[in-house]
Formats: sequence, structure tokens, C-alpha cells
Amino acid sequence: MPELPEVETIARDLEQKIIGLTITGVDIYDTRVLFGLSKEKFTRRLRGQTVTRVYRRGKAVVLDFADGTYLIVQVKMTGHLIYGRHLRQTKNLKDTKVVFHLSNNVYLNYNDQRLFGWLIYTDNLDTVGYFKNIGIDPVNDTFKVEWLTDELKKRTAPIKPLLMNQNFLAGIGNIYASEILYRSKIHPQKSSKTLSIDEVRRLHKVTTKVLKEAIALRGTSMRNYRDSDGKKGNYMNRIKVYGREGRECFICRTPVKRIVQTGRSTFFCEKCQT
DNA sequence: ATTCTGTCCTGTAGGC
DNA sequence: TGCCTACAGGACAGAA
Repeated sequence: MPELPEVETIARDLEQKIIGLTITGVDIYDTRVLFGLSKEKFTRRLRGQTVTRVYRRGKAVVLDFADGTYLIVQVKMTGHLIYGRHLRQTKNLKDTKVVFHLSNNVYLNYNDQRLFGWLIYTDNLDTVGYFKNIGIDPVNDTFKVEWLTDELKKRTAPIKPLLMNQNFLAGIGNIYASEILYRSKIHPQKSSKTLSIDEVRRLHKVTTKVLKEAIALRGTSMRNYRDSDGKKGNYMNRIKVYGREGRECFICRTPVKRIVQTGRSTFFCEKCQT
């Protein structure tokens, strides 16, 4: 489900809502989302924790606690963090897998239809597998065109799956990879090392631009994504190619093509993207 | 070391 | 209506 802009939206919203609050209780309805901890241990360790910071790292939401420990939430495809009422008690929502009771008597629900997501509790972020080799954040100033140029020269993979490689750049997923390449006018199957100086320049600029615009519009709700209020993102009407197979390219009217790369759908215009 | 395939799970949309 | 297949904003282990 969510990529960088959606996770950024969740983290920013939650920060406003839960900083300074203490977790007073935890209800667990499915232990499969607990990463490496039993129901009892997870409950015991989370109860009494006070939230001091909420932020995004890659596609993960990180909660810092006052005692120097952390809760990492990887929502993967269908995870939602919904702030408000207790969704099991009030709506009997079966997707609700974990509910945190907060000290202001509001609840933080973790919903996950497909159960791919993880709630990871740790005292050391560096031990979390996802963070160990995580790549550069494309909306951070450390993402430089010179760095991108050098890195692309070392790689042979097609550019689209490379954009989705979290050890290369952290945060781009299947929707934004297609959107970024369309706006950069780069063919998704092009080998990374063959991109021209001009193409790399466009790619660098467009990547940052698309992600920042999507953050400003609170993300894309293609199907499942919802923010912490349960609301959809607004980037949907800016989407150019993703999910538009067979429909006309907005620039040249050629039908948008769909191919599969490393098991994931890629959408592009074979006339505009070369 | 990089790149790719299969897998985890549940739900929905589309074809017949 | 029902049955069947394909597909879904991710990331890991293990293989090539």
C-alpha cells in the first residue's frame, strides 16, 4: 500500500496527535503482525511508554519512546494506523489487529487486511533488518544528482526495479516508480548505466518533485490507502500512467502499456518514454 | 554484490 | 448467480 508520501503523511499527522501521550494498554487480536515478540511480552513492553517523536524512515513509521526504545510500524501493502475510536469495540472491524489505548482516552488502531505489516519493538534501530542497508531518502538534501549519476553507472538493472530497491533509494514503490519515469520520459526497461546525463538530471529533479507534490497532496489512494483519520489521499487526480493500461497517454494519446518487471506491473507510454 | 523469483495473506474485479 | 484466474502502494529468503 503506502509509499514514501503516504507514510510521511501518516507520520506527520500522528506526530500532531500522539506526542506526549502514554500507552495505557494494548489489545492484540492477531499475533502475526508482532515481529518476534509474544502477545504477553509485546503488551508488557509497550504499556507505560510515552511517545516523544513520530517520523518516517523509508516506508516505516517510527515512534520514539521516552525510555530510549522504539516502535517501528511497517504497514506494507494494507496496514493502516487509525487514530480515534476503538475499532474492534465500536465497529467490530476484523481488519483491526492491534489497538493501543492512549492516555487521553483515544485509541490508535493498527488495521491490516493482508497481514503483511509488522510492528517491531526494539531498543536499537540499527538492529532492524529493514534499516540495516536502507538507501538514501529521495526527499532529503543528501539525494544529489552527482551521487545518482555515479550510482547509476555501477548498476545494470532496469531503471524501474532499481528505483524500487529500498537499499538504493528508500521510499519509492510501484506507483511512484511508474509515475516518475513517465514524467522523466525514460523507458522503464532501460538499463540504469545507459541513462544519459540529461536523463539522470531529469530523473533526479522529477523524483523529488513528484514525491514532494504527493506529500503536499497527502498521498495516493489507489485502493486501500487511508491516513490516520481514515481519509483518502488527493494525488489520485495527478496520476498519469499507473493503472491506466490501454487508456490514452495524456501527451500523445498512444495507449498506455503494462508490462511486468520483477513480478510487479509497470505502466508507461512507449512513445513518450525512450 | 546485484538481481530476480517465490512466498507470506485476504479481498476484489472481471471473464465465462 | 457462481466459479475461476489475475491482481493488489511490500519486502524477505534464497537462488541465479
